Amino acid sequence: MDIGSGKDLADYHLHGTDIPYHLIDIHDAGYEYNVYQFMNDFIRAFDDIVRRGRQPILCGGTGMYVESVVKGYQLADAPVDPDFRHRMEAFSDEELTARLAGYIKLHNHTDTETRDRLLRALEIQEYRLQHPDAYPHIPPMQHLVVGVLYPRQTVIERIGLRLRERLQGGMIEEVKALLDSGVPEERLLRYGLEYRHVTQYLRGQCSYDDMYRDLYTDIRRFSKRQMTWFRRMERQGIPIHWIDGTLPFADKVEAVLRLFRQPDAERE
RNA sequence: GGGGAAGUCGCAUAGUGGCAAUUGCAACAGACUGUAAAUCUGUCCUCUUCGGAGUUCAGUGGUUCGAGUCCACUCUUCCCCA
Repeated sequence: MDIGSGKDLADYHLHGTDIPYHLIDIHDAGYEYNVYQFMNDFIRAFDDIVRRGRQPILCGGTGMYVESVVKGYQLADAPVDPDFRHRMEAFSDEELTARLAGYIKLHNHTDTETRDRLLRALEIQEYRLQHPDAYPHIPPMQHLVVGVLYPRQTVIERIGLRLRERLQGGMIEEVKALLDSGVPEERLLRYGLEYRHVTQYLRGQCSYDDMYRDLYTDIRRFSKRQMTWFRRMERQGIPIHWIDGTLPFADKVEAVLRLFRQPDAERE
């Protein structure tokens, strides 16, 4: 999953210097990952980097993955509990939803839409009750959150450019190879964006032009949702220092370094 | 040149006399601590003290208590025959 996931490995080699990176290629294609696992992987890498006296930089990822670290989500290491699931079989979705509502405030439908998700959400809550101390150790850290901001129109143009590059760069072939190697179709469909749309195209469910148009639209909407998330982070008290993306590369680097050198109090 | 069909809020679509006007997409705003590259919600002619108010359905005129809907002409687009 090199192209569709945007590994951008070439970016880790700059002016003759290799920039070390972590958490790329840590699982096989098709593996089902989640925020809890990410936090653990992040903490391991963070501790390792800090122990060696270096500066960790968390780059990219969705708003929620960044936030999980910055806010220090308290996620319990709740294992799948076959016994519990067996006992829950007797209850209807409505009863289970009511039960879940007794534990947490139901935010939207994502926890209650499918029985699988409902059971998992309950499983986690039951586990928390029994193991109130089962949270991962989150190391103390200070963070400086920096975002690169482009005008909306520029973002849209860049998305189109990147999409065309990926398609010409072998993305169709990449998805085909994944399917051929046995990664389940449902898995790819659930990854969303590139993997979802290209899989649908390869399965003959839409024309190439339809695939391109719908994928382009979905990426635009995704980028919009990311901005919604970042605005929410700021509203919740996490300042994001926005850098003008249209500046020359060196100026952007300088802007970040300037922020980094400033004491917290002097930053806006 | 002759015949036929059609022009509705960004695009596409409903609507045959009581409508600010259907639905989808896009757009915009928002929710979201365990699949999140996912999932879901709201707004979407203008103004609003959220009670309403004012302008709309290519254009002009007409019929009618009332017109997106009927009539006439004009403009534009598409199809068929030459």
